Amino acid sequence: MNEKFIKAHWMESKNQRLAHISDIIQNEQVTSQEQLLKTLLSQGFAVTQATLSRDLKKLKIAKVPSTDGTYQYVLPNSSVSASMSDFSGSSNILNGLISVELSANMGVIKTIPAFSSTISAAIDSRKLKSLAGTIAGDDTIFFVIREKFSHSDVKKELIEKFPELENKLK
Amino acid sequence: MNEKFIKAHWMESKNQRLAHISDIIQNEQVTSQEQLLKTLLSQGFAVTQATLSRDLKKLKIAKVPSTDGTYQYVLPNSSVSASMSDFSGSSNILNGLISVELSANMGVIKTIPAFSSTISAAIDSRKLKSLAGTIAGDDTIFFVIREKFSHSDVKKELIEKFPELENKLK
DNA sequence: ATTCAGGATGCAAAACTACACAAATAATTA
DNA sequence: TAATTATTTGTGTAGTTTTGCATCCTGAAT
Repeated sequence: MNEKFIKAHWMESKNQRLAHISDIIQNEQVTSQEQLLKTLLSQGFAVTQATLSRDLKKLKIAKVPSTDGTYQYVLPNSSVSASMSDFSGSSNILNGLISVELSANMGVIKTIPAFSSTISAAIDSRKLKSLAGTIAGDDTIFFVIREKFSHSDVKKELIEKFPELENKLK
Repeated sequence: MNEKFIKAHWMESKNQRLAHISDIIQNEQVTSQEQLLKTLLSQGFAVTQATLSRDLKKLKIAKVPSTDGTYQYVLPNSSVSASMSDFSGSSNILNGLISVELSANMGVIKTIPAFSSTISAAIDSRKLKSLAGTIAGDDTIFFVIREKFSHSDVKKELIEKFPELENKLK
């Protein structure tokens, strides 16, 4: 076999490995290089942990403390947030609505940035009996629940007026 | 008799330490816990590496490979806080925050005029478990506390995520 | 062909970090 | 106040990651 093949084999092996590492980091909870090592070995990549350390360094993969009390490796630029892309083309404004949550006499609606006032206006226009009023920020709406109305009253009325947010109500 | 003094001493020591760690991480190139340890010791903080490991975990400070071939510790949401750091010469966004006060299921934050949305966004980005959402005016932020969370839960989480506002919390 | 340079990698040691445990302290409750 | 429970921390060490060095492979230059 000629040199090019052999070289190609190596290079490809390395690049495939780097690609797989990115994939794995993105799709699984990787908490240590040893764990990553096992996964890679089981996929047919013959490497050692030392190489992984170098690979992770090349890929700028960081080790961060996660909320569940463990450490995880994460890809750089992982601060990707849901944006308007996944809703463009839709005719329904409420698709910009992410979630609704009630707390005591208040409600909090999370929306895609810049959509809150539109959504807020839409809610106002329906004049819900259970709501005293709404106020919109950039990506958040607050509303005040009228005296004597319960959380389930509010949920019922919201779903009645806006069936499409059924599964966004906490 | 000295209990209060001792308590104050310890608590303050810890929160000051956390705040200093954030500052140091933000302003210097920290490449290891040992290095951070030396810096802190030289500033009069008596701690050990083990404590730093725990502090960094609490603060969600990550170890990332940097472009210059070294490893560095960086604050969470570094892209966000970095882009905001050139804001009015202040090294810390939260310097625009004047006070935080809780009432029932709501909280009110007073800020320097025009700083509220920036600060509000900073709080949102940290995704505090105890908060349902925030909304910003010009110099005031309201936030809604999630059901089942107490005032002390909120205070604890706020200080955990933003050690520097320790003394601004009523 | 030989030599030299550079990249990739394993090995093992060094460096570094996290954690179990125990002790001290603080907060809470009885 | 005493007892109980929770928090914080240092010590020692286990666990993890990084790195120096040797080696192998390849490509380029001599």
